[in-house]
Amino acid sequence: MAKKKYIIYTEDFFAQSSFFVAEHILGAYLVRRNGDHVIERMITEVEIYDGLDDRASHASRGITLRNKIMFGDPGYWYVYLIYGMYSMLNIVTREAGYPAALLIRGVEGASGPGKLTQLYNITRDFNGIRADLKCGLWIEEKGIKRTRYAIERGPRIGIDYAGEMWAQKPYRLCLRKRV
DNA sequence: GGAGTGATGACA
DNA sequence: GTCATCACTCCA
Repeated sequence: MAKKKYIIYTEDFFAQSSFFVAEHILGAYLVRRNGDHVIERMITEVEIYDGLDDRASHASRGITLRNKIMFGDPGYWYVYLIYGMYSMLNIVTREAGYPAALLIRGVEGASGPGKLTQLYNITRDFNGIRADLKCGLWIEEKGIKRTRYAIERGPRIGIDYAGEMWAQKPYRLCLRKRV
């Protein structure tokens, strides 16, 4: 019996449109390997931050020391601290020079980006690191039956400051089990 | 509804 | 250098 092949997503995949990538990593697995300790859970919620025009994105005010990772190569982790307490985990999308990233907000059994990074023990040490086996944190497609799920879209969370137009855009995607 | 928490970016 | 702000979570 042939061994099932899983795909580890890398640069070429993440270089595509943020919306395409977002739809595909829903249902894929966020995998953390730290020595013998492995945690892998299905990604269930992401938000899209795409381009200089997106007023909700850190990139909207141009490149800075913090957000420069978003302007860099796709398939790298962008991790920053918010409210002095919580690390936010993002994966960079689109080609270098175009600022875009997906905020990974939830996996199975952990809702909320702050709780997710606590569960996975993800700190800013991952900022600017390539998502691959070597760093111990990556995204893997395991071939779940996507027909069992539906993607729900809604406005992003906590970005009312961005103005009505951007705050209302349906850039938050959730994976829901079909009933 | 409101506090905790500290890095970041804007401005001087 | 100062200062307001923040892609959150928990407790009331």
